[in-house]
Amino acid sequence: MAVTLADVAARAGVSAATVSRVLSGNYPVAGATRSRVLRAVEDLQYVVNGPASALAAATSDLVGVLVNDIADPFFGIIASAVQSEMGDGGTGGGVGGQKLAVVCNTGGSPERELTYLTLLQRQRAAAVVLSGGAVEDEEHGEALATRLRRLAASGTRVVLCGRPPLSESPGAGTPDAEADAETEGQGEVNGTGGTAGRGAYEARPNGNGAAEGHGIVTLAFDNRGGARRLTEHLLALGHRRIGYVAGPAERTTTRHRLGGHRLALQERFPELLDEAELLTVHGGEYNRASGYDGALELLRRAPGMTAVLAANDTVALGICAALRDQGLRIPEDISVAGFDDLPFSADAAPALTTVRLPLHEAGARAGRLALGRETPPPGGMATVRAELMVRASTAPPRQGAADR
Amino acid sequence: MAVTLADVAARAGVSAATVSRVLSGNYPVAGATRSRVLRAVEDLQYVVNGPASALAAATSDLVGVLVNDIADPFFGIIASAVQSEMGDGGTGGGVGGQKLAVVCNTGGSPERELTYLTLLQRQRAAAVVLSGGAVEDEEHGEALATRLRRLAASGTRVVLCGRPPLSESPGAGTPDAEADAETEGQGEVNGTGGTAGRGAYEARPNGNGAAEGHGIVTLAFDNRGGARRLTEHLLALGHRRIGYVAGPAERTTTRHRLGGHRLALQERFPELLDEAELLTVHGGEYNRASGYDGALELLRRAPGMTAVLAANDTVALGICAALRDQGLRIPEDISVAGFDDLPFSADAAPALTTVRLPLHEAGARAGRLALGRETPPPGGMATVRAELMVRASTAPPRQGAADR
DNA sequence: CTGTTAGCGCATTCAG
DNA sequence: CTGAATGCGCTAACAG
Repeated sequence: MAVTLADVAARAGVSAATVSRVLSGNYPVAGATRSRVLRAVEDLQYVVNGPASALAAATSDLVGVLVNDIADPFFGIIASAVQSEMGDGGTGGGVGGQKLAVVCNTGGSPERELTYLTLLQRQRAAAVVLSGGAVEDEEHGEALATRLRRLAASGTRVVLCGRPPLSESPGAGTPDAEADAETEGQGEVNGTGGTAGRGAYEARPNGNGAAEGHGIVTLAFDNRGGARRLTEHLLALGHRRIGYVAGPAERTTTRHRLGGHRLALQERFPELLDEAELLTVHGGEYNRASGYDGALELLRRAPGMTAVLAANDTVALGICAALRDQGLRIPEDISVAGFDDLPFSADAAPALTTVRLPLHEAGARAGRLALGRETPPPGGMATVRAELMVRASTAPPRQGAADR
Repeated sequence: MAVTLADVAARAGVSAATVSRVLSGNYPVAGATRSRVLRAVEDLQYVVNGPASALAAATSDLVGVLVNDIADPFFGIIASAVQSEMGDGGTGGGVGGQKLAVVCNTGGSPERELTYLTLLQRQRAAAVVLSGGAVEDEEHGEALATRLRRLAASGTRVVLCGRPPLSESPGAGTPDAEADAETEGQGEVNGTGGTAGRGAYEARPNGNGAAEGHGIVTLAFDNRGGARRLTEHLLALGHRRIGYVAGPAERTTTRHRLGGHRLALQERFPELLDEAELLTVHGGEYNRASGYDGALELLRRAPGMTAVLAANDTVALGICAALRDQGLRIPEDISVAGFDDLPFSADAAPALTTVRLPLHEAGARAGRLALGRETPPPGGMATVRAELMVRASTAPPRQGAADR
């Protein structure tokens, strides 16, 4: 049906091999021949057969990007950044060397995550980027780690972007012990997306050097540190009863952010820790509804609360809506803060205090790492810094409010 | 290197053909043999070689989804919906029949759009979904139409979601003439995402029946109608000087929305049309910055303006920010309205009046159409209805404000 | 129900 | 520099 290499060869009066060489470009071909072939290609509207090419060459130009929710700007930005690194950089007309970034929406489901990895392995993908927090299920963690290692072993580059290294999940020891270890993370990445090798990395001893040695690279987000700084900011303003609408349970991101919050409390006002449990609700998703419902629940539980932290900015917006509906003013009556610094946060009314994660930069770096265009950080892992963004949604509590 | 079908066959003591049959499942195989093969597959951790399979079967399980900006929730929601239709529906463990939806970010660039189509054609994609407004460039329109028709002719299903049918661009006649023709669109889709065949479609004579006959299906959004109703709402409130921050120039979406706005003016208050030009600024992108800058520019041009319409909700947020920064209250001093009804719009402060596009439903339908799981609407095209959502950001103008 | 036989379209040896 | 030959791993007829 479709036109093949042989057709082009016939029309150009050369052999199929020559056409192949002209098209791949990595082999000397006489100028005259080349242009004759090119014309034939043009005339026949020939398009390479990807599968055949991949089969013969045993390589593919697919790069898979797994995201938990493609409708969430958090992932959209990362995916977009990864993809922006795939092109051959120029307007060079040609499609050569072009990788095809394919983004796969797992919906946060472990099964779909595995399914997509299988699909990508089937396609012999050149690389796979897993983005966003991982599900903390012992069994799934094991299965995932196994599959990723197998992928890596078979030559597919694997990059973890915005999730902790593989070694954290299946390892022995209590989760909290591991968590504490990560707290120290001072590793930092400058967000400039500069050339390979630039930027200040801080290597950290990798929990499972052997495993990561397969070439699995991790770009972790400093969720814990960011959350800690955010809570410190609230404490410094004078808040003592701080509500927390957490993200989905059993997710590394949720645990780390909540952990950072608790850590700040513990360090500054250990006596607040007891009440922290009461002041924490677990929203189901990273959406406005869980923020809205969570805020209402918190209001019921602790009317004296003077500030609310959200799992992320989207949740924070839901919280704001609920508080407003209850007749509370932000930040006069109650402070609210988010996480991630998604684009809309700066424009919210009031502008949202939050923690900025350099999503684009991280995604771009993940893309370069996936293509092998940047040397991996020492130890195969770097932590991306989270920056506190103080805006208008947080202020000192009203006089006496903290005393109920 | 990797384990192949033959390896599995050897281990199971059967022929390669049998293994293939077991794996594809669409052929009778004895129960005992089947389980023996399955065990061998398990033991060897065999994963089908996608390219080889695609080559031999001359089909692929890739479905391409082209979006203008993956970081924009508008496209994220559509892509997510398309992808949600790809699975085999169940937790059936298997990966059989699973299609891989790959979303490709064109960034709104015609060249990248073409490049991705080539890449997808290379991969012999099973289907391609193009989402969002098209660039209105004669030459590109031609090239795009040609390539899409070729794709369709070669068996790849092509679905246009949220953009007008191919026939509109390359056709003869003035753009305005075509535009007017579309104004009448009463075609409507109920947004329930129901079973194939359900829902109320209204066929419209297709401008280019022959071309679309290749099987290119179009799901157009009623941008014009939505914009018209929105402007009518503002006029009914008493607004007469209505600013408009339009989207990127040379895009069908921009033209249609602006067209609907003008149409409403023309029908109700033709005398306002003269000033409309002055009250329109063209933002560069669908982002907060163009809204912010656009609003400032409008304020300079027409201080007496009592309402501002935005290219979409994101732009509207930028507009709100600018107006607030200028000390204007919304909606007391000035009304603002968006378009699309993205998730954050209902939670904005004040809640945004906008036009709701059933993005998820449309995307899901596009996905079903792409898989051939739903019969195309008559004429190969349906128009998705846009619904006016009146919320808190619009109100009657202040007394005397309209008189400058 | 199962094995055998041919290619699918291309990239790569290996000779010229 | 170019052509001929081989096989990538799998599916699809065909026979048994």
